[in-house]
Amino acid sequence: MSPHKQIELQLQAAVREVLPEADSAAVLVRPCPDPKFGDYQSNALMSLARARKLNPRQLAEDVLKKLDVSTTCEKVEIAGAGFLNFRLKISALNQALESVVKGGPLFFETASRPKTVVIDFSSPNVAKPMHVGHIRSTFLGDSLARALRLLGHRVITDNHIGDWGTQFGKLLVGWKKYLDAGALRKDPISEMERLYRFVNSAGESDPAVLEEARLELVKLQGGDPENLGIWREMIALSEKQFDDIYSRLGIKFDFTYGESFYNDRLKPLVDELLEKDIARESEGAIAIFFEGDPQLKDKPALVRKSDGGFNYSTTDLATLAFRLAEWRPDEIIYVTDGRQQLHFQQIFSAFRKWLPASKTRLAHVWFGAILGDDGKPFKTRSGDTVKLSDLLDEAEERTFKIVSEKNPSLPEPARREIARVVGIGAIKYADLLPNRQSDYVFSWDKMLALNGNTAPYLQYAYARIRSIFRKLDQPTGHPGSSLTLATPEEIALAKHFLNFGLTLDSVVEEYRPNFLCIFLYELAGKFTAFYENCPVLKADGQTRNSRLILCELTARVLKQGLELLGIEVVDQM
RNA sequence: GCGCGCGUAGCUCAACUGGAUAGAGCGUUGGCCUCCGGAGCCAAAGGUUGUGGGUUCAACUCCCGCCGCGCGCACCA
Repeated sequence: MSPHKQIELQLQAAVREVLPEADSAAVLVRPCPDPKFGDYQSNALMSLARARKLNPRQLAEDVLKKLDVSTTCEKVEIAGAGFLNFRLKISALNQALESVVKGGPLFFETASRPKTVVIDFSSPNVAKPMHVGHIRSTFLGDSLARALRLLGHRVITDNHIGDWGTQFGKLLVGWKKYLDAGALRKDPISEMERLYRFVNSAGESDPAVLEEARLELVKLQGGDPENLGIWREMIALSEKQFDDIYSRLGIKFDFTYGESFYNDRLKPLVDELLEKDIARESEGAIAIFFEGDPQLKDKPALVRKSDGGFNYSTTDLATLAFRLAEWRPDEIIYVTDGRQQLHFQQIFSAFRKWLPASKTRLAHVWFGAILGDDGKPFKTRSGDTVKLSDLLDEAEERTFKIVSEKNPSLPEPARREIARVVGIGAIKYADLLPNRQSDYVFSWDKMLALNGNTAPYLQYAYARIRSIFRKLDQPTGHPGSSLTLATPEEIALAKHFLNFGLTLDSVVEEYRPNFLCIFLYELAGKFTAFYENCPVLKADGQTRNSRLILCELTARVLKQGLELLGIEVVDQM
């Protein structure tokens, strides 16, 4: 159990001792949101007092008289309307930290009941460039996967790429009639994108082109060898792009079962839904209706179009069935943008109708739109979006210039490596920092900022710690485990460590890595305050030893936390 | 029209899910010692949380009505 949790439970038990018949909410002791009031607080006595028709401050005083928490806390204080504020004793804090130094878990606890969780994220389309619109799903999903894994869960990541669908009709027409082989060799994605756009706009003025595309699509779906061959080549070229990008981002998937993987499962699925009376014919299409649900009353989900083709809902239901059978997950998490909320409501409702006995929890983790400078959403179709590879290049280039200014003596390969880690880190952090449900205004400067609340600030704090350890004259190895916390900066830093586990729990529960960003930024801030006010190497004996331990713990938590955001650290920058 | 979501400092965003004096970054202004890395630190200015009611010890947070914005509403994914 994490030290924080342990203390929390101790204090709760102590309050419970005094109020044996109160309900569990009334004895709750929680970490205090603002350290200036204390480290833990009880704020439920006010409502308890009301229920018992007592004066809340009087009740608090009565509780206080009998309350004994002297082993862990200083004198408990009553404040405001009837808050109890607990302040941790330094000895208790020392003890909590020492247990970590001696090899205990890093202020968090792993799940007592590990879950199997499937995470569906990123999901780029074949034959299109990955652009900034993909980063939220990609970073969010990856970060959640990392956090869940650290907490002991079994995580399966599945990249549900768009490798099937009507766009291939147009792509096939383009490929057969207008392909520029040289351009394809040079930059396959751009050439395929060009082909798609060209045929798309030709189709706007000439219906014959659309008809042609439709026929090519029918041939592909019918298994025409030539079209299948072209289709496979397009996928292979796209996969190369995906691999490049994901490798730069340090992101790996356990599986990449694209939409096409489910092709031969679609017809049997619809047959089954019809047979079980879950879906029925409507206006020539096959649809699932949700009469009982006021929200989905007039919003049927189509699982077969009137022309006999299948669509998004069909594939998603087939995918769901496959995942249930293949991995028996406790939970499936879909990370997509907020515009798909209705779609996932339909899928989830259909799932409950179809497999009412299933215990699997489905979660749609959605995020806001990415907007341009004009405040309008990015257009994925008509272009003018920033390519992800260009964004990464720009980040590394800008960072390289700064590294070269600050640290000209380092050899170029080292500067390149630092620029890579810091540049990519800045992008990931900028993306993960805002609340995921807020819309997102894209700006180069914000994305690539290296000052303020950014990844480089955290990486810089880490690098400064490493620098201290490089300068340590005698490499005594482990600085020991004994702490003497004295200054306010030391104590504030030490107390903040305890919040790490709590933060990880909320990240996973709320699917919000930005909680971790906030925690890490505060950690780096508290470390910097400590660094400014408490000399480490110039201190003597036990003080120096104790401060070295704080440095080491800060470095470990920073590194671990950043790793959960998919961000690396460097020893020098 | 119906549904979902949003509205917080000049700008970009937080606020631990109902707690105490609403906090950061950017930008602006003014400081930082021969001292472990200045990608840093300290300080100042900046707010009727869109608006009007309600609920209660307590509301950015929950409920209702307006105003404004975004997204979604049957054969795209």
